[in-house]
Amino acid sequence: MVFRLYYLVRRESAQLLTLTQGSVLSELVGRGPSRMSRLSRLERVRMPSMTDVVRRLERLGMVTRRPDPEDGRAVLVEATPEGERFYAEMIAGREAELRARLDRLDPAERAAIDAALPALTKLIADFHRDDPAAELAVTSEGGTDPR
Amino acid sequence: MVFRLYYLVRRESAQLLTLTQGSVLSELVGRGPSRMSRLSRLERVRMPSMTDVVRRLERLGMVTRRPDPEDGRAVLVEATPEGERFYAEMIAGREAELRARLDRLDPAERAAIDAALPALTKLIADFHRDDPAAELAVTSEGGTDPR
DNA sequence: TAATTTTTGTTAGCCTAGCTAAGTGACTTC
DNA sequence: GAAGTCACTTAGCTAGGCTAACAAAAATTA
Repeated sequence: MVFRLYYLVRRESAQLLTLTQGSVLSELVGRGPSRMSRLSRLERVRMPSMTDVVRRLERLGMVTRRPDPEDGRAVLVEATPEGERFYAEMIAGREAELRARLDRLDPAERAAIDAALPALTKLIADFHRDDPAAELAVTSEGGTDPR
Repeated sequence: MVFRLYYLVRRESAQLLTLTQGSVLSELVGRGPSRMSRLSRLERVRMPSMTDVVRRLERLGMVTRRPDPEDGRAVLVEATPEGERFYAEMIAGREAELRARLDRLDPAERAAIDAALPALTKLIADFHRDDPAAELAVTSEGGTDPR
């Protein structure tokens, strides 16, 4: 079921950025500049894969890359103003979409979903607990944050 | 949130088949032989993409392809016995994994998730309603079917 | 201090999942 | 029976993953 919902929400919104790109941009917008290694850990992807993702985001003008002044090996990736603007719009679109769907449910059904959110969040946290790269944000999502 | 849960369940199980392959195999095991066109509609993918997916499943021995006796243009794809066996194991693995996680929640939390399932199912159906290829199985999932 | 090892990235080369455009052959329809 | 439509496949593109191999900087250790 989760698989289906994932598929569907994804298909409706976010047609311009892929899921991975969106996720990386989200991190950069929400938490500021980050190294490649951190991004790849967060996304659970190897560094070469992240190199490509960042290269594409850079080409789209969403992100810039500069050397880390504190460590000559490292690279700092940062969202551009365009990246921030775009991200805000993307989230707003997704949110609107999902909210419209939710509005078509009965109040009781919405209440049931809302009531299940803490448990679902905990379930997610449980998955993360097993994870070596445990830094991850289980983004606080009360209400019905569509992320 | 849905995105996260998707990511995580997927990462844990189903390492041998990709998501799309699993989904196609699921359809073939559950409903019997199918034409390419139907599979591509179900997966919401263009036919050329499905051609590739089936080719790979075929190479893995999960599936066979034969001409449709009723229509010389069409192709019937069918799960092999190996495909069926493999699928059963995959589902069992996923189910076990998710069930183990669920067991770590409080009874009240499990109850909340269970109570939300009908509403979530309806939400999914609502997404599908907009869809031109509406044939889709909103697989009946009482209890906690991990699909 | 110098030599060695570890860390951070990148490049190269491979696979899978999508797509569009352009074919081919088999049914339908007029 | 000619024209059109339908079910696929092939070719060629983009994106997201991977491993292996390498370069350069930083950290260790001799």
